Amino acid sequence: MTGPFAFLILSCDMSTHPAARVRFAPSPTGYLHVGGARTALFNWLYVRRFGGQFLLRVEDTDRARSTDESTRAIFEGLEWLGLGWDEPVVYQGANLERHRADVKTLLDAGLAYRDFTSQATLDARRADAQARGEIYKYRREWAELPLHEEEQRLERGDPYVVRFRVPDESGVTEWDDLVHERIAFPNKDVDDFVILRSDRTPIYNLAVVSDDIAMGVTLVMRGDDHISNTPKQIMLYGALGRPLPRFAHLPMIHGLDGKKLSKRHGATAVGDYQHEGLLPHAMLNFLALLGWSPGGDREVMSLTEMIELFSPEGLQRKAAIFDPKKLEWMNGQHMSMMSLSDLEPVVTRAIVASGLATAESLAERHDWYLRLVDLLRVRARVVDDIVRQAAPYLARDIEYDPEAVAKQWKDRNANLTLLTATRDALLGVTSWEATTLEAELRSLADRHGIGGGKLFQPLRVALTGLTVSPGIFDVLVMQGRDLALHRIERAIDYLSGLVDS
RNA sequence: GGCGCUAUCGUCUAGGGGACUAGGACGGGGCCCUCUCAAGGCCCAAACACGGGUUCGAAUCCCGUUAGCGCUACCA
Repeated sequence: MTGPFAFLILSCDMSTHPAARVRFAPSPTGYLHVGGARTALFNWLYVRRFGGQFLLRVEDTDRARSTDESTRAIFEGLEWLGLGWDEPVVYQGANLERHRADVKTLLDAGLAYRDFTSQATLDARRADAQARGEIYKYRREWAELPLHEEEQRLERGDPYVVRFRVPDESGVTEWDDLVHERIAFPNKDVDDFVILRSDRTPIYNLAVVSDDIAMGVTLVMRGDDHISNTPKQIMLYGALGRPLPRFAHLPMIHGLDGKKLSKRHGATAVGDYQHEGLLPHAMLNFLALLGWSPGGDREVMSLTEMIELFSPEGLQRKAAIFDPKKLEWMNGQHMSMMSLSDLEPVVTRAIVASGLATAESLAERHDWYLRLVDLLRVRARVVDDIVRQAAPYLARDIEYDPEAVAKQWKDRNANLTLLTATRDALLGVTSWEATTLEAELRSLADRHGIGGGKLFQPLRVALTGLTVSPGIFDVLVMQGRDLALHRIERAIDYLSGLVDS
């Protein structure tokens, strides 16, 4: 369809966007940061929602700071989150020859030039300008270096950098950002920036443009700390005669103090959260809400829902503060929302890692184990909470929490009497079910003229060693007759020992 | 300093000229439920940065101020 009607339809449907080739381009100088993960997520969501390819490029041109370990951490983080990339990873460092070729093209066309100014001279000029309260902007003055002298220096092998010549000094470089509206930079404010170092390796802006062109990237979605790089990159596209991609600049993530998120804010690596027992989908859900909203009151979403709802219109312009409390809450939501069969492997891995039980022993009592996980997940915010709570049901013996003992076993003789009576009552129970057990224990409390709590709390300590647990009858059922009676027996021994001494 | 970006409860946000007495969520406080802890339910406190315009009418549009953040490298 063509003509005015097609235009009308397109302009009315704000939720439709063209398919795009996007990329996530981290530099391997550390772990995968939550900010990076969120950038990756938005790129990934865009492609899942509107089509295209999500590419991964490792920006390792800064050889001094890049490490293989960091590259691995980035892969692991993305894989854990489930943000898979659609084509083989591109390593920027491997594209050195193309970068140099692009620089040469620019040089040959007179759109870039060699600059023999030493670092020391540059520093001095900057300091000078600063002292006068001015700003130093590098511009080649053609009179500064005659052509024959440049040739001489080249022959001599003098070190030089290649700078891009900012065109059209009186012009403006601007673009329509998907997140912001129009952003414009006067060209006069842009430095003649370096594109090739004196060691003949490319600088970020050149490498990015060269690679984005080679990879066919049509939408660049990245942090808004790159806004001031964008005019430079747009100029480079122009000089190379290539069509511009679209740009979307995402807001930063800050710590609780409003400053850029860093290590002193606590855990900022995706891996930290993985090891704390966070669920990847909860992490994704939380991150998505940091700088994006589907509109209305929607908050807790499955991955599928996030994909369906995603649209650049909901992207926020303002930096968001990372609130670990809400992340935990979100994780709790996902933990109770997800199916038991999806949660089970995650919990099992953590339990096995903790040494509490083996995978085989859990598999043997699969149904029982699922019921246990279901019972414990209600009061857990992270997977590790479940592991901690699971100990009284998996281990043969437990330790008594001193606080629990002090609080609930204060009156040793009374508790000894009570626990002995409880044991005897339970010994007579024929059907080990919650309702039967409840009836039995409540009538026991009645006979002693006390409320249920007075009986259940000391019993809870005997069974779990703790003051907190699921409902006492659930605990009895989950532990089973043998283990429960064993625990009570142990408690009686323990209390008797105290009385004797 | 220059350039750029941003501005709604403490935090994440809804809202896009009248539906606003500004909604939801986290966190906080209270109550209910209750054998403990959670979960759940109900309730409370809590915001349109400021000043000018435009308009019959502004949280919403424009300008300015202020504040915060980012960039200002032969880092990415």
